[in-house]
Amino acid sequence: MSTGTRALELLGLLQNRRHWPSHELARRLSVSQRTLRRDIDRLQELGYPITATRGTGGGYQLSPGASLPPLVLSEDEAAAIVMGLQEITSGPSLMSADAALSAMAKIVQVLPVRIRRRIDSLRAVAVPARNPAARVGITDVASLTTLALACRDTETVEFAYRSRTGQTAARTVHPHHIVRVENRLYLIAWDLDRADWRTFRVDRIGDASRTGTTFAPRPLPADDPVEYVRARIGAMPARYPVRATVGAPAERVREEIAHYGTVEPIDDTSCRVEIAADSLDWATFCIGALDAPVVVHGPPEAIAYMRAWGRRLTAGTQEPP
Amino acid sequence: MSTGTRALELLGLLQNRRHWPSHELARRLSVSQRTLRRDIDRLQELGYPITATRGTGGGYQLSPGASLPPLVLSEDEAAAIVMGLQEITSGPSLMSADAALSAMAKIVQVLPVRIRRRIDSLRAVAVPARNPAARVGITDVASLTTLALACRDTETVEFAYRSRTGQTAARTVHPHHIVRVENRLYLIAWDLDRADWRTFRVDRIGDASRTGTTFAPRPLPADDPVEYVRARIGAMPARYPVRATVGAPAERVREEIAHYGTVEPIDDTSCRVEIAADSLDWATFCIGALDAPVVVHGPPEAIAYMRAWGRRLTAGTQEPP
DNA sequence: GGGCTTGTGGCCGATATATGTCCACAAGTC
DNA sequence: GACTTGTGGACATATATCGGCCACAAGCCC
Repeated sequence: MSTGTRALELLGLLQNRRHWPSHELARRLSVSQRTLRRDIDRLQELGYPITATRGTGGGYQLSPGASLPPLVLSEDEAAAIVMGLQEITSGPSLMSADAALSAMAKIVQVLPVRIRRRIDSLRAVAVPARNPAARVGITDVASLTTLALACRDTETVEFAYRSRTGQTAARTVHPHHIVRVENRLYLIAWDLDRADWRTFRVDRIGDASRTGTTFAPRPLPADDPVEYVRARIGAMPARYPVRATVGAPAERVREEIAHYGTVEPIDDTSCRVEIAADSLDWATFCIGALDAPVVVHGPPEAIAYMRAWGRRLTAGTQEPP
Repeated sequence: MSTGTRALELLGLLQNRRHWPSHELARRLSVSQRTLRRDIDRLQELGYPITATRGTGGGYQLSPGASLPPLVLSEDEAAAIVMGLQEITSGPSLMSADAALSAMAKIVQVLPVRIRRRIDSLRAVAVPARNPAARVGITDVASLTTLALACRDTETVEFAYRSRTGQTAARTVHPHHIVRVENRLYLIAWDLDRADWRTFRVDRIGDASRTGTTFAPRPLPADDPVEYVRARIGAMPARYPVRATVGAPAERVREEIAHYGTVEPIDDTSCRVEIAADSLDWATFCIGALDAPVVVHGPPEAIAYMRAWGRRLTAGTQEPP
């Protein structure tokens, strides 16, 4: 074993347990304690914050430092990380999607097929997302990471895109950026067939595959990718733009609704809210959980849906005789 | 720069971009191309799947391999990973909590304070979890990882525990295991003051801190930690054990309820459900979203709460004049 | 095929590094 | 004070590293 691998091995050991006596480490690495000391010295010179304690029960330990060392992960841990990042990109997280995507790209790129398959199978049997927020924007990891890698490497990709009308068509694009807008991921790309910029909802993309050919990145016709996507999708109406008047102070309502909709005060005790929802269940939950008198103005299907909820709940909650 | 750091640096570069021409890598590492070749050789001997392409547009690239190499992450990426893992441990994920926790422990252990603070602040301004599923089992990352690290290192910990009645008391324990049961994390530990085994809900633990003293692990009085926790908490009743009769086939209802409750068929068109909920909003959502006639039997506060929802929704959804 | 680019790998010699052993010492615990 | 455990200097020896040089192989473009 060379010195380089030994350093990595040592790092892995130090990451797996907090406390290591010197003789134990030396034994595991099959070197003398003197050499181990020198290895530790080297790591410390590289900035790794390894502290040592002397005396009975002494030993070495890795503590938080100034920079982030390379992580030596087990397969299970890697799988867990990918699952977690997937959750972040498709959930209502405040974390930047950029960081999550680049981390996922790094991991997936070197992930053995075996583990990748395990992740896929975990997703396949995943619970059907009872919770309406998480139901938004579910994507398969494979396509998502393919797109992320292709963006990073300026590589042409092909995929199948399900349009709003439900038709599926093959697309070949130069991917430019993936951004999250309103809890949903969008791919900004130059569509080769249409010879123009397009935005694609990532959760409607399937079977993404890299072609292997790279391209020279083209400047985006906007300064901020997020603003670009917003402008593009702003034209399209939300599926259920629920409008309602709530008999509660705007401040309190805004706290509850958070960033799922807009709140405008009418007076001190009432306000107008608008929630752009894709699921009527979700919209109903938002309205119902407000715990304040409310009047829903539209759209009609949302009114009908909520009325049905109301009827069911009222009918089902008579006091037992 | 020594050869060891250069190997790490090279690894980082290869993880950050797919394609690297040899001269570019050599320039970045400030070595000759000949030396770079030898470095690549070394990495390949260590099992890294670096492939090279010759000819115009050739270069080196890192591809998926048989084992997982150490990951060189940026600070943003590390923060994203921790957030994602946090999501996994406290959400309705199928991923094993064990792997997520050990990964989190590894990362957090070496995480510079600066990044740790950023994660904390992100959590602080996080949306107040409008979605009821995610609201279950929220924990602060600091306490959770402290416990995970203490379990790993068999180190005594102290923390403040809020009991079911709302009182907070200081505890000193020998942590043994963290398990997830029904979307909630539990710490199994030997309570030093009570001199007996106890299970603690991790989301009720605050201000966890390691004492620095280690202990000899004690065998758990059960074979399977998960079963042990189940047996312990099985005795305690849920906060709101909502019972209801639903006018829909048991199969369909079970699909909707998933694993949030139990479903027992009565006949082909109706069934009895029981949902153990801690939040009345969540219980109401489960019942309301069923889209079937329902009769709620109890508990009384749940009935009252749902009736209020029903009234609000009915009153607020009259057709506009 | 010819010219071009780019990676491969062998060889050499000067230099730097790694390693083990021995030892005196420092800083903790009991 | 005895014991444990990490620290670091010295030294001799074996081995690795590095750059430069060169012939070659494999891909691309004309």
